[in-house]
Amino acid sequence: MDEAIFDFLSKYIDLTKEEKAILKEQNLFKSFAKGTVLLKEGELAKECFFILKGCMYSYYLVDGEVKVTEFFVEQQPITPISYTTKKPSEYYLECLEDCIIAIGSEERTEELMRKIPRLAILGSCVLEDEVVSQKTKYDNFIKLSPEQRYKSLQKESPELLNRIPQYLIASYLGIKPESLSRIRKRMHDNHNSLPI
Amino acid sequence: MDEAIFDFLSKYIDLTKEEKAILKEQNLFKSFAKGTVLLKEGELAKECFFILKGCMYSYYLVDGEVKVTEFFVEQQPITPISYTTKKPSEYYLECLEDCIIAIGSEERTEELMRKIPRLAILGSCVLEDEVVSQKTKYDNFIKLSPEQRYKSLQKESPELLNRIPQYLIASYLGIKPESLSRIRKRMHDNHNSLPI
DNA sequence: CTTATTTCTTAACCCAAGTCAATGAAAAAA
DNA sequence: TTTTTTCATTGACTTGGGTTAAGAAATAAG
Repeated sequence: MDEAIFDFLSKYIDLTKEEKAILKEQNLFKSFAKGTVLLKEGELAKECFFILKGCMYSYYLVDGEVKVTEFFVEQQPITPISYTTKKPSEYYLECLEDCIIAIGSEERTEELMRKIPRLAILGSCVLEDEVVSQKTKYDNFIKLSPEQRYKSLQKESPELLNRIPQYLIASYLGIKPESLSRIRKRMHDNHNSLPI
Repeated sequence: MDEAIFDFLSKYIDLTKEEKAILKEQNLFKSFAKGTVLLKEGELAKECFFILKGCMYSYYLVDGEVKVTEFFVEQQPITPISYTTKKPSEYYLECLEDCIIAIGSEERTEELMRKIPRLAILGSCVLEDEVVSQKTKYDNFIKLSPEQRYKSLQKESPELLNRIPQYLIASYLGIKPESLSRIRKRMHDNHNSLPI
């Protein structure tokens, strides 16, 4: 099961058995129950994460209202902005399901870099991917209407729709749960009434 | 004037006079007239840019409609996604004013790295900043209504409002020019009618 | 200065999302 | 199982942005 992390790393670098062994003894795997908040607004993030099993989401609390910005599932690394900037986090990070997560810290990363210097290149590769996916996400949001965003999500990540409550999906799409219900209804209705 | 590029670099690294000299003879500065398109949809970006003077913007053409995603002004580096992914660009990059721009390419970067190896660290620093600012931008878009986004822009980058036509600002905010006019009117009206 | 062209504003009307409230369905807890 | 809580849907109504079209204001061109 914890092979998941090697599957992920193999996208960027080929590791020897010895190196994998080092990683295994180094990395800390932890379990968290659904609902656990791993990062709160105002807190300084001293850890970054990699999801082995389960699902998480990030959200802002704006006037008491949840604004979801991202869902994370298996094989995804999560580097909170706060971890990078060393400033207090403005958003929350919470488990949507029971999770098994690999936790990284500055000290542990430093130690790893000493033991496996080749890992250094990995950083900028992951960063680069992050920039591309983040910008793509923004651009799609700009380009599409809420209904188009829902259809796009349905097409690109249907598994998320079966895994995540609709009111959080709605928030992620930038609308209210009631509006998402109506969009779904519209889609059904129109689909059934194409010909006579 | 071309000191601007050193001002920018000094945020990340201290360069010696010799190194600056190398950069100066290496870097290609070019002038472009307002309206020049530096990158088109479908094209492969073989260059990245740094604005010394002037202003540019990136936009998608969706069903013939311009969807602005970003404005760039002096001291800003521009790395098109296409340059990173080596896939055809999905958006345009165009000069909003007459511009003077430093142009980078893979070959030139490689050559520079050979001459000034220290520059390597710069890459991941710029990338990191890019991730943070991109994610912040997305999150703000999610959190705010069009009216709030306009107020935020007014507060954070008032200079843009005096420099960029309102119909492009509107597009950037995710609304139509008519709506931005109404928002501005609403703001005036309400502002004047607070007390009796 | 005058004429074109581009940009901005206004108005009337439409429609999709927001709001509020009620109900139904499903999941979790007792 | 029953109860409770959470989540999803629906309806009536409001609101804010989209659309269309016209005219005003600002810039550029002649």
